[in-house]
Amino acid sequence: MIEIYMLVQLVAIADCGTMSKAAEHLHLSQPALSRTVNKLEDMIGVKLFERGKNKVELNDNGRLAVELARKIIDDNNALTERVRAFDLSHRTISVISCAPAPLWQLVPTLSEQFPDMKISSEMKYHEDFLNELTNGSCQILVTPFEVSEDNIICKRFFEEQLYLSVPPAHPLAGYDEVHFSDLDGETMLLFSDLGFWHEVNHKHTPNTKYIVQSEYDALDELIKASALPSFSSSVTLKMPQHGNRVNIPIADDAAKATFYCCWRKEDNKRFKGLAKWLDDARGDTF
Amino acid sequence: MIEIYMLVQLVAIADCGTMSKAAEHLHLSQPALSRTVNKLEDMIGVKLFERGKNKVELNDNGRLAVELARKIIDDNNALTERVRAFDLSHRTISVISCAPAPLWQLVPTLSEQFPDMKISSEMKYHEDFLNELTNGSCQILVTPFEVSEDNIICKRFFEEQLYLSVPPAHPLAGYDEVHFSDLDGETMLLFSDLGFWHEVNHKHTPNTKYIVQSEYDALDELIKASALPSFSSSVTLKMPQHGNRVNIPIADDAAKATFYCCWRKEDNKRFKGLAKWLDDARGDTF
DNA sequence: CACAATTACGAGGGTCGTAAAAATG
DNA sequence: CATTTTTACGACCCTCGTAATTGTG
Repeated sequence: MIEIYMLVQLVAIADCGTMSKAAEHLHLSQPALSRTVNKLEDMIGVKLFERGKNKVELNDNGRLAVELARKIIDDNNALTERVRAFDLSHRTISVISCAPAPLWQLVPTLSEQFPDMKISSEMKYHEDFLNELTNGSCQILVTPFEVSEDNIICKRFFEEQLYLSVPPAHPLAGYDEVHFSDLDGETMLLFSDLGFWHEVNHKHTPNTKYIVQSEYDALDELIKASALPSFSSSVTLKMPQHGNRVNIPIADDAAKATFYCCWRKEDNKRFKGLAKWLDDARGDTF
Repeated sequence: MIEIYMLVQLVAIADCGTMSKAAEHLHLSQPALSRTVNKLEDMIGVKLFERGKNKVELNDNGRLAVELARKIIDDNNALTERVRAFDLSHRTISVISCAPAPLWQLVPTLSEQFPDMKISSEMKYHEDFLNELTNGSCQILVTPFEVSEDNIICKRFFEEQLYLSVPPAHPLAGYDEVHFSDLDGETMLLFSDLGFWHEVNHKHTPNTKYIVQSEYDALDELIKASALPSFSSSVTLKMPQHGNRVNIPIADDAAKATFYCCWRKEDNKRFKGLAKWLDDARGDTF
């Protein structure tokens, strides 16, 4: 029987050019390689190398064998990876959300409903967003728009309203509401991973300078310490507040988003509990 | 490192259903199998079986692993076969001829010109005949027609004339020539592997009964012993004759064939000697 | 009690490394 | 003489088989 370790040694010789180099590369002695090669030739019944007294070189047979061996080795390594990935995918629920706020509620709920599953969440938003769900990159997708496709279940999650957050001394602090146009050109503090909101801001306040901070705690400190305006939302306002800030709703339509929770129809049975939670909790959660 | 023998054992369990059956099938003990499976699971880091105290059964991970393993094992076996075949094809010149007579001269000549090559010859004739050459089934093809294609070299070989061979007492024995129409409906002795001539006969004497014999020596005996007519040709007439027979040329055009020797243009250099032999020997050989 | 899988232990095969030999540029 | 491959020999790892154990139908 030809074993994998033989093919690995064969390929190493092909890659390194000489047996000595290959032996070093494999942390093996030359004799070991030499024997393996001879054994391979015996088993296949065909010479794989042209032998000079002082050198060996692959012949046509050998080159073919190396080519085939590479594929077998790759497939063999892929077996481990694929089985692991398959297993993981059956023990993991992947969530992709267009914005951070939905994850704050959704991830804990999923952890509770699926105690022996790992919940993996990711935040991103792009043109081909829906594809993340259909191509299997995630089991649950949170979108800022309603989805009506045959194979996808889509349930309304909640609405988030964007606020401007400023110190009391700020010129805009007295207003009852503001517009994106009031903010364009300002310098603002911004959390880097806003996903969907990131695009909204760029579209409506193209001239605003953002001081982006990816560490949430550091951003918190910055907001407390500086007089620069920042964003908050109907969701963050219900969480423990930091500092002394005035929060003013942004009146534009674009500052209000409705999030939807989507999954594939084939997972409907699995997420029956989640569907119920979405129906029930819609009103009182936020 | 996952080795082939492990995958073989895994697949055997999947095929046989239980470890005991698999062990028997592999001429191995159950403990050996049990250990290999545990080792595989350790290395992959994933459970492959659902374990009852008294039984093991593949789970989803296991089924995937088995599927991948099968392919690896197949590829691994194929490596040996493919390298052997590749090597053989480089040490063999395959000739396919539409009729037997060309091989009688061609094969010895090739053996002489390529002393360390194995000459393999086959006789067949069908619609897609030329394809045998272009698809690599052979390096040399003998056709009953001239070939003029860009990638194929075609050289005239020789002409063969078909004769009717009858005992002196036969009604046709006195004729200077006969036609296929004279033979239609007769019962004749025939060598089974006539290739191209077989089709010619069937076309022009559809009502003739043939007593087909595939052993050449046996046919020889039959011809000597019986009074039935048989075929001979300009080629066989130059070989030692058997029995006391009258040979009468068949006058139809179809009873005369010109053979051509063809090979791929890329082999032209290789067969330079053969080309010269065909040019030189054309006149005197037959 | 028959059957299936696992655990324990000793035997044997095979691969490995070290050392030495042979051959080349 | 350095470099490279091959051969020889002994050590060790690892797989295997036998036998005993556990658990089930």
